[in-house]
Amino acid sequence: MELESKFRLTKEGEKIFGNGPCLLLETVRKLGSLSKAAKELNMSYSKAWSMINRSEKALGCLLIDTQIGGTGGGGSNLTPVAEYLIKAYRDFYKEAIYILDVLYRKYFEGF
Amino acid sequence: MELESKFRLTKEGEKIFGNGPCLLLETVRKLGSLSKAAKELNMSYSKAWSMINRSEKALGCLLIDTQIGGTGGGGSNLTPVAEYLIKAYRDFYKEAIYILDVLYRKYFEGF
DNA sequence: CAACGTTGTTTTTTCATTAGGATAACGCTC
DNA sequence: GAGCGTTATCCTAATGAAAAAACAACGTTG
Repeated sequence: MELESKFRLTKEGEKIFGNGPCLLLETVRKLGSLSKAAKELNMSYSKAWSMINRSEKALGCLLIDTQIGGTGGGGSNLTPVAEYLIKAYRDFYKEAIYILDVLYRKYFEGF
Repeated sequence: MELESKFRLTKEGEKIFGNGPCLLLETVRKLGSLSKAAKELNMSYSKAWSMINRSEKALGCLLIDTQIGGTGGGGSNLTPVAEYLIKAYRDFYKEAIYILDVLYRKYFEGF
């Protein structure tokens, strides 16, 4: 038996940030492009775009800095806010997973 | 900004137990009937039944002890396994929520 | 100035999960 | 044996998410 845990930051019920957007942003940082990141993660561009867009709307500030046209057609890079959020979420996540595993063993060891 | 957390016990990907089944079982214990519990929670009987059934299948043992027919048409009562699971889950949940709130403030206080 | 690959956006279609409705079986009570 | 309320089960409908398609706008490159 295993424990599955999910976390999500919200603002008045609106989704702001979670595992999906975090992974997507990290891939954007690696590839410098939202469309390439979507391909890498096997999701449609429109889904990737709407994930970022929704987070930005709920958050009230930009997560990616985009360029349309130009060399290579354009691209996307992370804003400082996005970098901050990713780091905070990853640190939080790592610690949370560790503690929850301890709790899980404490309460469900026998099962 | 708030943190939303969800937990679920699984076995090889199959859902075993979580917030929904736990609340449903607690309501069954209170009312002595699965159909009454479903009404109290505003869900259809078939949904309530399938929730329990799926958990039992994944778990490999019974969670409710049912009687069909007889006085009042029958009814359902919790098995010792169900009682054990409910208590373990509630204790786990309470402690997990507390710790996660501490972590949340630690990492996202500024936001 | 044409080509290219990207972003931005809308619309349509597909798909999976969930919710609900209908019905049979059951056993006690009257 | 009829009536009742429950459990058990199946089948259909509704909801919502995901995917896909389509197209305009953009700016550098050659």
